[in-house]
Amino acid sequence: MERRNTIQKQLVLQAVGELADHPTAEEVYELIVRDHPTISKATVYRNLASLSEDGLLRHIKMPGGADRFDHQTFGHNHIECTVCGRVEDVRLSDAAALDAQAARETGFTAVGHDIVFRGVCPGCANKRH
Amino acid sequence: MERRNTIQKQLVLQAVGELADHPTAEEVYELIVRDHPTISKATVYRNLASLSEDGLLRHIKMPGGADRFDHQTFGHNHIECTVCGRVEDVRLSDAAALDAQAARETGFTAVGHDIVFRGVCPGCANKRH
DNA sequence: TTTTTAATGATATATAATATCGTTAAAGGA
DNA sequence: TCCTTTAACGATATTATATATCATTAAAAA
Repeated sequence: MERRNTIQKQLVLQAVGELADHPTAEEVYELIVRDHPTISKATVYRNLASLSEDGLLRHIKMPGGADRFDHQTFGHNHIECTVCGRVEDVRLSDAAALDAQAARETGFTAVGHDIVFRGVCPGCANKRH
Repeated sequence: MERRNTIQKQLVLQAVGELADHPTAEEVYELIVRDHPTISKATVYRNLASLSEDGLLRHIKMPGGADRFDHQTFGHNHIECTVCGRVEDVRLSDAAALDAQAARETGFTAVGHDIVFRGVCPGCANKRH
């Protein structure tokens, strides 16, 4: 099962890097289609999935919304503004310890987690006085 | 905006309590429709939402799957088996401290979080030898 | 009992993502 | 360089989950 390095795959990887701010599949498609009007949305979804599998992107599963993709693949979490919807990085000191605790508590093995914080970003907090 | 106590709402609340194990909206509907074949799926969704708003149920947003509902509303988290799909409770000692840390890190206010652990439950781990 | 209107059932629509399928082009060998 | 193989493509259909619309029904209060 070889893996081919298509120009579409390169475009998807580059687009996530350019957008940087945790774009959705839709946003990645919108950027690419400007210069490459023949690209298919299915191709964007497929490449986001395969690049994430291969560890070149990180797939962020957003509860209650479209999934997002991160060009930075390691060791951080995310916080979403409930007002404007923007997603920022959060660096937690002991996020990994949570998995160990959950494993101990439940007897589950191979434990990981998806965590997304929600709150109001400083910009939106100010706009409300 | 009064809130009416309909029999459908009672049925939904009771069904989540009976199922106990974090049912999806679909599963709640399936249980109720056996004895009340005229209930609408939209009504189940609406009541799950309104009961969650009112604090009588907890709405668990599952990343990458149908949302689930919990009759137990306070202070615990959840872990999903990646093999069989069942969802169990996890009790973490310091889950609230995470929010404070995220708030300090980012400057966001009113911070909460959605966290779902994933792993392999003891039953499924055994089946694989 | 009558009035008010929140909630209902039926259905249409929205959103996100995956599946299907005939065609195209990437990669390796001749 | 030119074949051959088949992963990946573009177009589109389908699935899954959830919400919106709207005429009708039934809770709650007068």
